[in-house]
Amino acid sequence: MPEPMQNGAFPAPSHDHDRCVRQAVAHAEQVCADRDLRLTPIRRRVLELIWTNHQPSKAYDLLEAIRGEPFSTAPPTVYRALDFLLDAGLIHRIESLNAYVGCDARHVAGSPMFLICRGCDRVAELPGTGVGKAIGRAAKRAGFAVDQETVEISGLCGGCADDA
Amino acid sequence: MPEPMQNGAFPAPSHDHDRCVRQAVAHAEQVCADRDLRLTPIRRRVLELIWTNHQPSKAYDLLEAIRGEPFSTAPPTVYRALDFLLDAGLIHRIESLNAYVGCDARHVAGSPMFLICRGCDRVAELPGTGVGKAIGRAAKRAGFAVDQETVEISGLCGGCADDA
DNA sequence: CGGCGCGCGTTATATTATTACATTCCGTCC
DNA sequence: GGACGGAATGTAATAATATAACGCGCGCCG
Ligand SMILES: [Zn+2]
Ligand SMILES: [Zn+2]
Ligand SMILES: [Zn+2]
Ligand SMILES: [Zn+2]
Repeated sequence: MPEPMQNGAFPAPSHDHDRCVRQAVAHAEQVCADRDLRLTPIRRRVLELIWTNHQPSKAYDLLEAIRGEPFSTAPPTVYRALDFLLDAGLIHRIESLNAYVGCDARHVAGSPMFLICRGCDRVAELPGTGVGKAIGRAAKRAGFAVDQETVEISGLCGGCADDA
Repeated sequence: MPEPMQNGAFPAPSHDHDRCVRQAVAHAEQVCADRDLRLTPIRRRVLELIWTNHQPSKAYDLLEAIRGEPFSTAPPTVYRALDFLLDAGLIHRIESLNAYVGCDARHVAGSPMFLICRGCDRVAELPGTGVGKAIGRAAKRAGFAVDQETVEISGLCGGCADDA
């Protein structure tokens, strides 16, 4: 029988990843249509490249990846696409890695939290609900008004722990 | 009457900051003595510079600050001192700012969380206890073994909210 | 003394990101 | 259709952050 998804966080090695990509692009189309944003060829391509796998992509690797394609390969090209995708909520920046991952919308509403596996370098996005509440309480006690939460957890995913 | 500390998180503008610095340096001496680490002149100086205020310091600003002092002003000088201080747990790196703040040990044991005010640019370090528990629960559900937690919250501190 | 490890100096380079300005593309209005 | 204006892209240069590689000097220990 097929391997189950590992609790829905890190996808099993055998999962249908093309489906992840198709879904991500379809979702992006939808979002852009709804909000009157333009998913131009560069932007779509960068999104696809980011979704090549579940590992965070570095800006200059993306730049390298579009060599030979009919786009400029100067840094602003990719940084502009990244800015657009970030603004549109289609990707996230992982601050502790200076890298970018596709948003899989598991956080639904509210801030996401990220699990970063140092074994396989994959990142899983989780709803940060419980964590967000705890943050809210701590912030309130300190008289602090929260704008944005950055929660990035490093460790070992289930698969990599089994390997060890 | 003197202004009270704002809930112990962000120090009041009028607080005795020299005391913060003295305490931080004294604590560093203690830690290094206990653990047989060497708080060399450069390392001590960088720590002092970081404690100049409660705002995060950028590596190259520290480098600039030691111009005229009898230290090399090449990047490795300051990065090496930062690495040492990070390893010793005397400072923290704020990933979302590429900057460094003194550890005020409010987190006691366990991972700290940081409140970053976009008004005054100060950073407060809080015990991440409740947040850490919530993270632990979410991670466990996802079959993920936590190594390191990065929790950085942007927003407005009490003082800056009052000004607005 | 001789070797060893650590801290530091020095030079060069890698990596990540932005500024500034020119050009092109596209929808809107006349 | 043609003029306009704003958004998107191209291009060149540079800024900001961080690391690699190598050598020297000094204290420690055998
Ligand atoms: Zn997938
Ligand atoms: Zn893994
Ligand atoms: Zn202070
Ligand atoms: Zn403030």
